[in-house]
Amino acid sequence: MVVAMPRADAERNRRALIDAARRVFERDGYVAARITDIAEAAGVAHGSFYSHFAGKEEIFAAVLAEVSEEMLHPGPDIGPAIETARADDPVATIAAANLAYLRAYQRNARLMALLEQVAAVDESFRRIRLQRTEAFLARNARAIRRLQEAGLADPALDPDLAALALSTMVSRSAYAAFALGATRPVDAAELAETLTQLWVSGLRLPR
Amino acid sequence: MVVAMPRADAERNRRALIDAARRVFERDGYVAARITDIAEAAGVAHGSFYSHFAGKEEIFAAVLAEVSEEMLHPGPDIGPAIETARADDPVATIAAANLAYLRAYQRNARLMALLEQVAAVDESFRRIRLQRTEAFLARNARAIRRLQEAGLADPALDPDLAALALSTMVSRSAYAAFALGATRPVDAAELAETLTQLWVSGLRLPR
Amino acid sequence: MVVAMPRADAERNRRALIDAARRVFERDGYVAARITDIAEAAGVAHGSFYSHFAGKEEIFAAVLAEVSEEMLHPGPDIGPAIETARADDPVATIAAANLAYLRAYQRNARLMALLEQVAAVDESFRRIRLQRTEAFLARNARAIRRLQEAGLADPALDPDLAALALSTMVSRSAYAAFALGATRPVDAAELAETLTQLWVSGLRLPR
Amino acid sequence: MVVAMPRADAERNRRALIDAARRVFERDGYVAARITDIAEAAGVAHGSFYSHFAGKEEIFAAVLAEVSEEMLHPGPDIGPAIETARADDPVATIAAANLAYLRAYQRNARLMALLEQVAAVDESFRRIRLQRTEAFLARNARAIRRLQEAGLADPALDPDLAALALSTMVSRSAYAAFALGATRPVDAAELAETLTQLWVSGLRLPR
DNA sequence: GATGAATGAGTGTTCATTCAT
DNA sequence: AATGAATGAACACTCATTCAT
Repeated sequence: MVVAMPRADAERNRRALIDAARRVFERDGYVAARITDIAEAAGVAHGSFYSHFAGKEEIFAAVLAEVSEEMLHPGPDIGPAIETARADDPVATIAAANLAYLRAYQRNARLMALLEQVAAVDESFRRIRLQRTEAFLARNARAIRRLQEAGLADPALDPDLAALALSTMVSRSAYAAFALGATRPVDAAELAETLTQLWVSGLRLPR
Repeated sequence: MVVAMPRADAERNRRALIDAARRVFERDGYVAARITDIAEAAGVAHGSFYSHFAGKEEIFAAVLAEVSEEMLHPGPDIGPAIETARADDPVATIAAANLAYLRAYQRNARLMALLEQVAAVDESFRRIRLQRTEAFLARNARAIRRLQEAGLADPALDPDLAALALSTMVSRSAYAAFALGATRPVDAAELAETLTQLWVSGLRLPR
Repeated sequence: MVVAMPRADAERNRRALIDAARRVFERDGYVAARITDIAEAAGVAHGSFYSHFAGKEEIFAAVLAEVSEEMLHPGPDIGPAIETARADDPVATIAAANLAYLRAYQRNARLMALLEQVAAVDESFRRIRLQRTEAFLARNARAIRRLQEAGLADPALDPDLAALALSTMVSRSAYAAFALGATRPVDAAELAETLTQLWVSGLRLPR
Repeated sequence: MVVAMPRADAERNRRALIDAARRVFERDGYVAARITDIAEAAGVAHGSFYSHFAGKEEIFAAVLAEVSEEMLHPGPDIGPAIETARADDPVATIAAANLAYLRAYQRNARLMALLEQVAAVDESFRRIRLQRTEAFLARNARAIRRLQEAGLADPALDPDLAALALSTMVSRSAYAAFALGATRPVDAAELAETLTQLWVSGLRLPR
């Protein structure tokens, strides 16, 4: 009755499930998404889901694994550029990082909203994300400290807290502007410009 | 077997349910909380819940209604003070607003995490919150515009976007510091100090 | 807080409940009707219902007790007239009984539909009704037997079965015509005329 | 603990549910029947019911779909025979139709009582049944009209109303005799004989 | 008797997960 | 591995009935 399917389709089904999961998660949210929906959206029998994933958390993890690293940052990454070549123009570095972050955020707005939801709801994902966040913030903090040591940034600032504040400022502004359905659409370039000014003035960098 | 309770105590049961709901919500999260648990925690029969509330959303709304106005702000409120008497010292105003906000946030950290979760999960609550946020941001934006007109704040900044960025910076930093279980505990006063510096430098206010 | 109510209102509330019950039963049907609805429709507290009736069956019985005897007949009653004076004109007797029955049925169509529903659903009411029906049919059967003995009705007919058949013919036609929402409205006089013809021809009465 | 059943047996379970549903409906009545009971009677897990049917109405419809067409008629069907070959002996046709109807009714008495109950309780089923009834009555009315045109039946009768009256007479007599628990058992052949006499005399057909 | 909140048993329905084929 | 029916735990919600005031 049912035609046997060659083993080669295993990988194909796995892919279909991951793709479907991302679509369903973004459409319905993590909480409301049902395994059933994902399997159906993937054109796969319900039971086949479990040949590939143990449950919702696991397929969500698989979706995440496909997402570009940048999307998991809790803000723009100024670390590498500050530490290397372009350290001579930190303002440009910050401006570039902010703009890149906002553009990527806007492109993946639904995904970013999804990440927020899962973090709000799922303890273990929240913990993992928190660790990533702290590692990332440490990097930005190091960059700020470097700027202070170079006499470029306000030495009165606590670099850890400043990194936290400025990074969350960018990511949360992006969330408000792009993931929530703000009343008035926000222009990414303009927002990036404002955020950069606030970084630069906030750190008291020379222009 | 729960002893029947006289009619006059209706209000008492309502109270008990609201209190229990807040406890259960904060403990288990909005999504995982079950009506059954709330009723049980309130020492009330399962079915009695429905004498008072139509469902989880409704009792959550009742919990919110008991929360101080400040807790629903998406950031510190610098509007009133700037517009009135203390306009002569905006820095002090901002510092006071930030510190007050952070302290209140810290006190209600579990609740604030809960609000995040519900906003992430419940469409209608998210919409309501968005409206409040926008109204609030408009106020802070007006305050910034006033400072610009008084020649005190950087005229190059877009007041709406700056208000968005600086407000979310504070609230999200508070979230990261107090609602998420950060690895190292953050001192509210120190964080307030840093945030205030960033506001002041960011707006280029004279010290 | 609540003003004590004089005892005289007991009877008033009882009345209000019975009236409300009939309305609610006719509107929602016996099965779907809820005690709550009846009490509310009567403008009486839910709990007060039980000061007067033990439950739905009992208030339904009270509604029935207010209904005219005729409404509980399973067909037109030709017994009395045949047995007495007008025996000289059985056709006129039958015609009158049929028309009276149909008119009453039409006037109380909703109630009659209700009785059908309760009989279909409630065992004990069905039993009671069955007893009434059999007693009634015995009367009509006696009338038919009398007509046979007087040489007026077809002696080949079994009077019991004929009484059953002709009585149910009338009541069920009335049900189909008035209680169900027939596509085309039926005129009571015309239907009565046809039914009478079928009685008369069926019994082979002389015209 | 019920042993899992292989997929190929889906149809078997569906069958088991339908059979069980008919038994439970006939035993408890439509209103009192619970999904749980049906599943249990079918030897199937509670939740499996919903793999096959959306609810009580749907499985009732499935039960109906298995019932012979004749059971859904609101009376004996004299249409086809009158219109064709045996038109030369309408009395025999009517006698045969009545007897067949009564015998079938007696055999399915519990089911017929069930149909009455559902019609009394469920609006949508009632509507469907009403349409069937009207179509059926139109057929019998046409047969009567044909007999009138052939000079065989009383031309004074309204064929539509006569069809209504005579059809409901038969079906309602069957209901009273077989579905209700009449005090004295009724013999189907005798009842059929009486009903046929009433049809024949009522229509004034020549014997 | 009236009130109306409290009670809690009862039941339908959903959905993640299992498993025979 | 794929299939998809079967399973059964989990929960929300309703409403008849009770009872302290």
